[in-house]
Amino acid sequence: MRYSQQRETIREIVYSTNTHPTADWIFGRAKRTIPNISLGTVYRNLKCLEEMGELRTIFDGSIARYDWNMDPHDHLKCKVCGDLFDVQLMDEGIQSTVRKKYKFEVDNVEMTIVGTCNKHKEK
Amino acid sequence: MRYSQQRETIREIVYSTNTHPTADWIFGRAKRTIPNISLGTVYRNLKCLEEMGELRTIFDGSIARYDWNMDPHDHLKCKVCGDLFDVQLMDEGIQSTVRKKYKFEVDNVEMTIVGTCNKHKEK
DNA sequence: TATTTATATAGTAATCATTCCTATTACTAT
DNA sequence: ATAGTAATAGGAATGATTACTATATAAATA
Repeated sequence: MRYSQQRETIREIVYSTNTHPTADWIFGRAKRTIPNISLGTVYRNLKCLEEMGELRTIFDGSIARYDWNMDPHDHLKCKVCGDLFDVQLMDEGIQSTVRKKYKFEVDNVEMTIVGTCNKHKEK
Repeated sequence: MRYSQQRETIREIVYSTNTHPTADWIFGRAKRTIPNISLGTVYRNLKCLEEMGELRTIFDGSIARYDWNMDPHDHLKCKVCGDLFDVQLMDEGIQSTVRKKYKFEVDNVEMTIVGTCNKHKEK
């Protein structure tokens, strides 16, 4: 894979935030540095970066978000503000339970917990 | 909400399978009974049925699938054949852990476990 | 350094799932 | 049966993502 300023810029943008940005948000940021970058370039490079193990795709409903945190972790999704927060809940038991009970080889567990974050406490 | 044959047909189709069908699959099936049903009607009624508590939407990557099983349960997704299987893993501990540790009110936990189902055992 | 070769890009068109719009149809209460 | 209203069919619009293609550029070579 050949170096490109575009890919490096996209990687830096994803790594600079913990907001799990969408392709469109990344596109908007990238234009500040490379004004004529195209959205197709953003998508293509996000896919490359995923294959390189530099980031992973998470789905928030039907739209893709990109996460630089490659450690096993889950997400809290606030139904009020829509924010996604990283959490470490990894229950090692799940993997072996699933293997034994359902004869299913686990690659990875994707868990999103939907609710209300502490910014929206009722008085 | 007024009765309609379309909504009833759609409900029966979702309830007749455990394949977690997509809107398009449901549309194809519904056409057998109501040849001139439209895709918009399928989507609108799936949303109605969800609001009525008759089914729920789950996301498989970026596409919506519909599930008549309203009991709390999770899904195993086979990366080989793409099938989604229902599983009961519900760990009651997650809810209280998340509430205490992250001050987050949990509404529901969406977990998909990706791996390989037992139809694809290597010899 | 200049030349070559191949890969990445910009820009645009195409695709796909889903939602929106509107004139028409059909339940249901009177 | 009729009026009133909610649901429908059909098609257009939207939004995210992917595909296409001529041009630009990284990097290997002379």
